[in-house]
Amino acid sequence: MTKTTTGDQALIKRINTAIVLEAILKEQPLSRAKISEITGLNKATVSSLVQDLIDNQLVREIGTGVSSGGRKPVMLEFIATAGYSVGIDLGVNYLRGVLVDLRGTVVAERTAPLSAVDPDDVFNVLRPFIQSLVSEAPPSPFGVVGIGVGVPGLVDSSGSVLYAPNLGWREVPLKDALSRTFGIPVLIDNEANVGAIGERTFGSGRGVSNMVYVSVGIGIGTGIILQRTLYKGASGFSGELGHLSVDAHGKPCRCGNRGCWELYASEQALLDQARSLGHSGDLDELLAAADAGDEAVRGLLAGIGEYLGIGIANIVNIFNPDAIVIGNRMSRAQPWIEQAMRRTVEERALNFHLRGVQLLFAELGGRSAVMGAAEQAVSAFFDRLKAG
Amino acid sequence: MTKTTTGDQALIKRINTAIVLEAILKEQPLSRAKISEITGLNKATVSSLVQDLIDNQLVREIGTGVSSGGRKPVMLEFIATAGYSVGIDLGVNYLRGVLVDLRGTVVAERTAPLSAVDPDDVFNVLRPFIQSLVSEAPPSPFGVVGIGVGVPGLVDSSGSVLYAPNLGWREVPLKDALSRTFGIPVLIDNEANVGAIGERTFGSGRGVSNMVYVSVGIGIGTGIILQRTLYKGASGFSGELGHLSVDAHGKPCRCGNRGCWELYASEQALLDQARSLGHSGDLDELLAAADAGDEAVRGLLAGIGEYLGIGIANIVNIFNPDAIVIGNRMSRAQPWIEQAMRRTVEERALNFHLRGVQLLFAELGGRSAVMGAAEQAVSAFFDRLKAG
DNA sequence: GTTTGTTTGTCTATCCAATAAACAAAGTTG
DNA sequence: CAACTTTGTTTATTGGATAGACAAACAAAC
Repeated sequence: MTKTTTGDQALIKRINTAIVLEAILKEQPLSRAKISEITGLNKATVSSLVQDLIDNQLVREIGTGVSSGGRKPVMLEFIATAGYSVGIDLGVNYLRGVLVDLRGTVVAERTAPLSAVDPDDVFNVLRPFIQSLVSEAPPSPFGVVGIGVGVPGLVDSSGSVLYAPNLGWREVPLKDALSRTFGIPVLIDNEANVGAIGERTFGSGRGVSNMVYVSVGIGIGTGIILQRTLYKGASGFSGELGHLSVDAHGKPCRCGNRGCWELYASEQALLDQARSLGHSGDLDELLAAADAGDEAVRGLLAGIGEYLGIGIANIVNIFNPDAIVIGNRMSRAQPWIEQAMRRTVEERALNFHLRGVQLLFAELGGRSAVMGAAEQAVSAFFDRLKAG
Repeated sequence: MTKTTTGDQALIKRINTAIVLEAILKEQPLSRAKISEITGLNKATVSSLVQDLIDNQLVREIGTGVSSGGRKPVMLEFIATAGYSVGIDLGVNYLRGVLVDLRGTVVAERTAPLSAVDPDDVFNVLRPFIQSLVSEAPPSPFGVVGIGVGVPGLVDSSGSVLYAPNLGWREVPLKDALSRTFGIPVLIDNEANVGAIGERTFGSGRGVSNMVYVSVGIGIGTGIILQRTLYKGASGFSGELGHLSVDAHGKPCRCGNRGCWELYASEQALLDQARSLGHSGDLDELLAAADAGDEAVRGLLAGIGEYLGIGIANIVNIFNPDAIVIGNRMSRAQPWIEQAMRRTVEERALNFHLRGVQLLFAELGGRSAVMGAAEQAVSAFFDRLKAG
């Protein structure tokens, strides 16, 4: 049951402080007078709230701006380096991590191979990996405000990895383990969910309200952002669109269903088809072959594009989103899959919905997830500020 | 661009008034002291807000309650008859209308056949139909506060019917026409959307947060309620799950796609299959035949149930909802389709998602849409109260 | 009947955030 | 320099929530 927040003056102040801070984040550098103008808040109110933000080391004055016929304005900016956040992408065979400031500027970045899969072994690699990023954070008022982690599996609301087939994990209390070690807030979420956040905040989905991020790797995962918020279903895990059936009588899937989308449009599907053609290489080798003019491989990739389009047409009809972003490894095949994909979506999706939707590829490349994970930790920090 | 609402004391009062009113609606009859206790608001605050509600004729005192060892409480109740609302279900060949009070109690109800399909002809039937319901409203402080209409087609945010294939309508400004005539707020929405609202407010989905209402009639429409709110996509129309493809290489659909769910699981699908078996009757006749022991018809119905299950399994995987409610005409076939439907969903949906979901049939029968339409008008009235 | 303690709902004084208006400071323009 | 603009602070006021005091009304125990 959600506790109903009653209204009092503290609530007002939190609301208005958030409005002021958001204005500074979005339009900086800007003056108090300008904030008053764009937010509709009284000048005196803005002055008072800005003073609080300055006292809290979140905002600073950076000198005067140019006059427009009167007294020069005192320009304000958000102190992005007031705190830092760590983002981790825990892959099946790699680790990727970033240290970012509160605006998402990357301060440090690391990658490492990951051969272990046993949870304890992974912890023993992960802990020093995170520690090294934390120790790179410059001195700052708030320090490292949180750690966000994206994992390839189902995560419950307590931050436990319920099920991660490609790691062989079940019920691994990752959040507990990390927050005990580091003593700062830890946020765990599915790789596709944090990827969606990453692309929406820093990548091709910037500013969009309703977006579906399709993470095409070995399988297909999806992160669904509705009304600017990550959608999670009743039990806290949604977005299993990889197991949307696109062929009711198709191949059986290990999930129990038949004809799941990811059986036809994932990297695994591509590799399986390639193997039956005699290619035994990985995705990179296939892309190289396509670049070199191998028509058979190009045909396979176009086929993947078509099946991606089939599922995406369904997503368009279901959610009528502003944008769909294709990410993860398969986005590297963009030149070979995009045309078939677009054509298929245009053929199959409803016209009314098609009109408003953008079909995009991830801008952040392999960094969608890691940036989104870091952003999750930052936004949890801001939420704490507002609540406290 | 959404205008950011800044916080001031009027906002506090609106928030708290809404909290108090909601407490009364949910727990009535109850005393001021009890309201203070369950909302966390100060007794004095509650007294003041209740007085405003009494002055506004929304709440009244109904005498004293039983003492629990001290002064007897003065019990309060919501004045459900402070206003009324009209709900209309505009079907392909029928009109159904209700007049309800602010709590949704039906005061008057009408149905009428509808042979016309030309918009102007429909208006000429619809206007006196609504007028007769409006004139049944008893005298009340607020009178008839609004008219809600559900239509079998796509509706845009301005209340125009963009496209209603079974009526042959395109770009019909229904809301404009009705609000000009009656001079009160009119809300138009898709039949499945208002049906979803109806079942969530008064029917089998009462109190649920995430629910998908599947309206199975000639076609399949869906109303998606997420976080207690009707989800509309970027362009304002979502929920076209009838055109979710469940067979990528299946029958071509008039929407341009292939293998759309409604080609296999709708009333139309059933009738088509029945015709190829030599049955020429409508749904009622088929149900009668099934009741009478016709094994062939029972087999057809079970087949529809299975295909419903295939689509519902997809919906479960997509949204991970608390409940799925099957409504509209086909819900009458519940005895013949339910078993196959449940079995298919259990076979195909992901276990993690299956655990929390309820599979339900509409409680309101043919009144889901009309009650939801009326409720939309009521809740718009409450929104106006809060805003003003 | 009397006493005691409880419950209800109002009243009063106080607090606090936002606001309008006045104002001082710092600028531009002619 | 005079007149006007713009910025940002100060001051007095408004309005809603709150704690605590309070009176009225009541049950239960004696």
